[in-house]
Parts: sequence; C-alpha cells; structure tokens
Amino acid sequence: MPIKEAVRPGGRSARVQEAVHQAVRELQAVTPRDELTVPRIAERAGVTPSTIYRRWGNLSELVADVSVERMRPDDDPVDTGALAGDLQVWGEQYLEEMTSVPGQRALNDVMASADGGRRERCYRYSESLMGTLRERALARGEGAPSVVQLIDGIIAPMTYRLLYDPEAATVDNLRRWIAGTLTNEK
Amino acid sequence: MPIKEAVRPGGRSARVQEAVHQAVRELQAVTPRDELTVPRIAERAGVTPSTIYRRWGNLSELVADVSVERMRPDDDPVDTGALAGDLQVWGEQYLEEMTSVPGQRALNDVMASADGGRRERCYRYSESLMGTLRERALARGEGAPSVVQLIDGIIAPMTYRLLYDPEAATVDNLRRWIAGTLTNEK
DNA sequence: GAGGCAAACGCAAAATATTTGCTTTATGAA
DNA sequence: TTCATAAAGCAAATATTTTGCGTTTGCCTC
Repeated sequence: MPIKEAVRPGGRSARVQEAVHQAVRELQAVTPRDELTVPRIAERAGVTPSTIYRRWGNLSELVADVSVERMRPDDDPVDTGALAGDLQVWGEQYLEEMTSVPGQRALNDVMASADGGRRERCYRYSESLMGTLRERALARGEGAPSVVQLIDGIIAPMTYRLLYDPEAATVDNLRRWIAGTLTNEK
Repeated sequence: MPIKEAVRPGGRSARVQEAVHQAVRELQAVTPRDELTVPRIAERAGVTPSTIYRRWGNLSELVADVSVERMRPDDDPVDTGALAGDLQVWGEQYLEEMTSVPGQRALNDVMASADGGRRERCYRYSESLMGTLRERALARGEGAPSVVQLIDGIIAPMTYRLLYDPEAATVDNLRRWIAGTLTNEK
C-alpha cells in the first residue's frame, strides 16, 4: 500500500530501495521489457519479492519510480546570455534524451503509473525550470513571458509531440515554439 | 502477439471481441481498478482467459483497446457560426468528459499501453477535428490558423494539463488558449 | 545507552494469474 | 460441399502475487 517515498530514510530501508532501483536499471539495460519481472528484480537486488510488492505494489509503479528520476533535470541549465538561447539549448538536450529509446521508455513508464503524483512531479520540474530561466532573463533586463506562458507555449507542445507524435518532436519545431512564445511576450 | 484489429471481421471472432469489450466496460463500472482481472473479464464474457491473452497480450492492452474508443469524437462538432465558438464548445465538452473520473481513467489506460499506435490514433482524431473546424471557418470566409498551429496552441496545452495538472484543465484556460491562438493567426 | 514501539523485511505456503500444447470449431474461399 | 486455416476451448504446467507470522532494525524516549 505505501507507495510513497521512504518514511524511514535511515539505514536498511534506504539500502533496499537503492538496491532495487539499481537492479531495475541494470536489468532494463539488458532485458526485453516483457522479461523484466518482479521476481527477477528481487533476486538481483538480493531481496524477497514480497518486499517489493509491499513497498511498490506492482511492477509498473516500481519502474515508474525508477524512471521518474531520469526526468529530474540534473544540473543548472547553461546560461547563453539570452532567454531564447537558454530555452533552445535546454530543449535540444531534453528532446535528444526523450526521443532516445530509453528516454521514450522512461516516459512511457511514468505515464503508465497509476499514481498521478508522479506526473505532477514532472510538471513541477518543468515549472521550476521555466521559473529559473525567466528570473535569469529578468535579471539581465530582458523581457520574459510568464511561467504559465512558457509552459503553454513551449513545454506543452513539446511534451505533446513526445507523447503522441515523436516524429514531430524536432529541434526545428522547438525553435518555432520558442520564437512564437517570445514574440507574444508581455 | 496479434494486438491488431480483427483480421477476420466475420462471425465468431467479432462476437468474442464485442463480448470481451462489453465485459470490460461493465466491470469497470462496478469494480475498483485492482479487481479488474483477465480471468474475471473472461468469465463475464463467456470466454476462456487464454483467448484474451492470445489476442490482447495482457490486461493493459485490453483496457487500452477499450478506452481508446471513448476518445473517438462521437458526432460532428456543433457549428456556432464562428471558429472561436466552435473550438470553445467542443473543448468544453471534451474537458468535461476527460476531467471526470472515468475520463481520467480512460486517458490513463491509453497512456499505459505499450502500443504507441494507440496514442497516435488519438492524435489523428485531434488532427482531423481541427482540420474540419478550420475548413468550416475558411468556407465562411473567416481567417484561420493552420492545423499545426491549432494543435500547438490549443490541443497541446489542454492535453498537457489533463495529463500533468488536471486542476488547470479549466474552461477559463481553454478560453485563453483559443484567444491566444486565434489572435496570432496568419 | 537501554528499552520499547512500530516499520520494514524475510520466509514459505496459499491463492491467482499466465503460458502453452493440443484439440475443436467455424469462417471464407475454391 | 469441401478444404485450409485463423481463432477459440480445454487443461496441465509455470509463474506471479498475496498473505500470515516470526525476526530484524531504525528511531524515539527516558
């Protein structure tokens, strides 16, 4: 039942979580999706299957839990000196990651999770990133659209394409979305 | 393995498919999600579980198959006499349907499917709908954005909110997306 | 730093679900 | 009608998930 993060961060519990996550990552790298099973993960992690079932509930939730980490922006976005450039550079890297085979799988895994909180977390990442870039632009004296406008104008179409029509998740389209959003800035 | 539509549309095969779909719909209406199982569906449909496994592969694909039907636009969109109105009326109805509990579940089920074709199909629905409304507007002598612009400006942010932040999938925001998209029309 | 409480884990049996080989049925074409 | 074959049924073999219970281990209080 408890799908949430470790309530008890210390020692063993954390070790188990890390071992299981690690096992998932390793197996994902060498195993077709339909051979990725809870018992196999458990064995590799040196843990009982029941531990995994009690903690994560099922395979989908577990892999979603692992995949959502991939989505966390790793470090501070590069500063190109202009908002348009910052968005383009970040977006290109993000697109490259998410159109890759493992990236698409991670995206799928997160979407497959029944726990909506997982997706909301991705949303928060984007929101916070857009906030950062916007603040940076304002500090430079540039004008900048609101965070909501950035999300509607750039994140949303990009994500929509990644999910529904990956062929169209291209760098060129990204440029278009950025340009369209920045020219209407208020 | 064969996840695709019935290769043999006649008789028994079609009857089985319909019975199974029907059983899924009925059970979904009265059953918590984690009690919806393949054997139970099979029993209700008067079919062997192995039939379901062979035809759909697993539960996720089956429910995705059923849910994607919910998404098909049922009839011709109402004609309000102006593009903005057409979009607003259609969008409000769509939002209402997709923010409901069964609607959100259907959305989830489709997203959980490993078969990307299912999502692409939803995309085609939207594309075709936007095409219809656009043609209608042009025929009236109105200006209208391209289909791509309509998708990027309206469908994408709406879908993004439905998936990542349903609280923000509101009629007011819809109005904003429509207005923003139509004023930049070229 | 000694107890005590409860969360989390391990183990193994029981309950379910899934896969598979083989047989039977029924459709569409000759 | 007959034939060839895709799809369904059946049942045994596997694999998985769930569950009850005993044990370990953080964490908190005194």
